Amino acid sequence: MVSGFYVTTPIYYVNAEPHLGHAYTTIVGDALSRWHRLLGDDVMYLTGTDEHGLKIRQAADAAGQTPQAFCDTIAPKFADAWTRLNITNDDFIRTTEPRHYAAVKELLQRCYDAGDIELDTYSGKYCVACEEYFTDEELLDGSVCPIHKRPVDHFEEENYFFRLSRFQDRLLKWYDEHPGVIKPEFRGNEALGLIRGGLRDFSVSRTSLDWGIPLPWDERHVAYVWFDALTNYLSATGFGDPSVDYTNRWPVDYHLIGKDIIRHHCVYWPAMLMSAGVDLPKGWAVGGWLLVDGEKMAKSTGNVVNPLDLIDVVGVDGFRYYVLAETSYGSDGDFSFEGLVGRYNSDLANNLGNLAARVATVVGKKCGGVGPAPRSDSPLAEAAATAVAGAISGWDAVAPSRALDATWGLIKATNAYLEINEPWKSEPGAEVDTVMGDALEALRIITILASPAVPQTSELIWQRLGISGSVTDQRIPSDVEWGGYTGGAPVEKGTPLFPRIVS
RNA sequence: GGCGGCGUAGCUCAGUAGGUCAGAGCAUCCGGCUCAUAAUCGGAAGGUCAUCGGUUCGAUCCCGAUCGCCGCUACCA
Repeated sequence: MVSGFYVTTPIYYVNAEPHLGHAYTTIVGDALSRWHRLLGDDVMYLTGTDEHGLKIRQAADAAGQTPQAFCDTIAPKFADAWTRLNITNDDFIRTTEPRHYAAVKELLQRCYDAGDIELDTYSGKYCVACEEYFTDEELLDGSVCPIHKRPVDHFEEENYFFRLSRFQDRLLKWYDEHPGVIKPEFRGNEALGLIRGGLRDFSVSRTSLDWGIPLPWDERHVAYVWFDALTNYLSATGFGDPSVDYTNRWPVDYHLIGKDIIRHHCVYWPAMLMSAGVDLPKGWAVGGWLLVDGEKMAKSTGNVVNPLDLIDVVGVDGFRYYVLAETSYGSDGDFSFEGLVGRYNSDLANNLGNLAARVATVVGKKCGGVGPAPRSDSPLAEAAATAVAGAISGWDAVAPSRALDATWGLIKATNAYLEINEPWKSEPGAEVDTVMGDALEALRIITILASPAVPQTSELIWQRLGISGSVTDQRIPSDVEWGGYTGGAPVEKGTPLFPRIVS
């Protein structure tokens, strides 16, 4: 039986264009999805855009457009960026789509019917110029808008509130019964800390806003951010559509999120689902931030990195490999141009690319250009098994850097194996054939294991090895067992896969 | 203020119910090789595992204190 695997990224707010942070999470999700396809899972990888709210309304007004027209110009920039980064999302959800409206209304109605959404008064300090509420901490001297430097007004607004406060015990009990659902573990502890610290009801609607989804029972209000944004994960499963069984996909296997949105995804969201009688997610994988030269990327510091600029330097696979291998998912990573080029040269050009080149050359010179079969008892077989095991456990833990490190271990072992045997010194014959057959088999396994990170290059190596089919048709573990390569096909050298970058 | 985390080779980081646990990669140096994208292979060097105490036969790993750094502290995706 084929098992399903459903993974999501946060939906990205369309008030800015795609940047490195978006790309980071999206690449991790893509690599994870590709890995699970290799495992034979029926994968659904979802990403999308968040298009409602005041800031979009304001940005649209400033651009002299309707909000919908404004979103229609930005959302494709995300979709296009993911295409260029070779992201294989199976769906792209936009919160302005009818299916999303249906899902949000369904979820809201369920929580309302359960008695967990009630009308109440939201009061707060409000800056008329910003059209925004502020907390005391955000204000200067407790009463002055930090942006406009003018006193704020005390405003009250009727809002519907979600009674999050009722869910503290239920959430704690659920997390207690489901250890390890949040990875890495220390992020799970942070979520528990947030819950233990006490939960306050939060408002789920606004009357002061019109760019949003109307509440099904009271159209004067539109849904405020949480019920709108978080629900996207259900929308894409068909939740809210009576003709579809959304449980074919739900519950989700992993929500990939940033550490800054733990509260919303690991506290609000499960409580909302509990209230609505919807199963809770099977897992969350929390990532850190990708800092830029040690600092948080921000417009104000002028260090916003556009990922699409980088692929001109190191290629799509070079960029993908870098963000996956260089950072330990869960902790903050540090992006630097030097690091990018360093990783590219050492791991891709010198190791993977060079190995493929030297193997192809020796096969050409000593084996007549046709790949010989490996031996079953090769010393490399054990290294291969170690790499496979390491890759499996790494991806299973949503730790791409560990999975890739294990994979690169086999590259290193193969290079060492060639040095020991020095096939280039021998005359053509059985001895050389054996060595090169082993190297080709190792390269075949490496190519499969590396393919979630460097899909384009993997496919190219696959073709040059002369193996039929495609890398994406391979299955783990059956196709990464030693001996799968039978030889007999021409091996093509081709141009360097990753030309060294000399600065 | 409260809660939590971090501080291990030049750099990025692993690590341990406390006893070959002092590790990896990159960078550096020496040597080999020359099939390969001046790539690769072997070796060396490099750390009192932040500081000071305590527990213990024994602590990088446990406890306390100190110094330094960083998150979160509730309606912003």
